[in-house]
Amino acid sequence: MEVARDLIGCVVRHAGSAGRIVEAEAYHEEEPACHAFVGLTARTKPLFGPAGFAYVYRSYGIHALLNAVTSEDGEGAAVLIRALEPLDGIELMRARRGVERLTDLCSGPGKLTQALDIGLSLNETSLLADGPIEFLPREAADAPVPRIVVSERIGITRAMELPWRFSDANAVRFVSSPRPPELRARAA
DNA sequence: TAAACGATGCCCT
DNA sequence: GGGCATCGTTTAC
Repeated sequence: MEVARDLIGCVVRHAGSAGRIVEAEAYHEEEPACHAFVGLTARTKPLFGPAGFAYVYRSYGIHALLNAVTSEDGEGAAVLIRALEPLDGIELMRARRGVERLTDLCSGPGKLTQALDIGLSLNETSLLADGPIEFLPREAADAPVPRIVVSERIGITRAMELPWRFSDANAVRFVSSPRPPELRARAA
């Protein structure tokens, strides 16, 4: 989950569009909200490593969700990318999403995959420069140091008490709903 | 082989 | 702010 914190501020680039990560959640096999909790299956195989690859799966039969695998020593672990601040290829994102508002383009895990045209075919591909999806470290992306807010994860029914959701308090506009309690009521 | 269950987003109030 | 569509994966019979 240190990786989830470090991923805030990184830039994700794919298919002519890019965004800065403003929200991410950590998942680990020892905790029941994680897909890897059930063990090694055809679906969860990518979660068990190696790290640095994508785990893309279908949620609710409709959406593709993007994870960065962070597995070490064969354990199942990953970070769910939940929201981006749009940077490049914004018109491309608008066309793919069918919406205009900047804050509606990538403010959710299913939204950002649609905006960046990330589909299930990219499962198990590399997230380094040699793969189709490219993750740029915060320093390389010359992004400002984010003010990170820690809260409970959302959209799950088990292990909800773990504080493994990380959001950038300086980019609240682009964080998905419901926002962390600490960030409600403010609009910057 | 069948049925239940989501790491969601959209549309309506 | 709340209800609902939708289908692959998992688990049970």
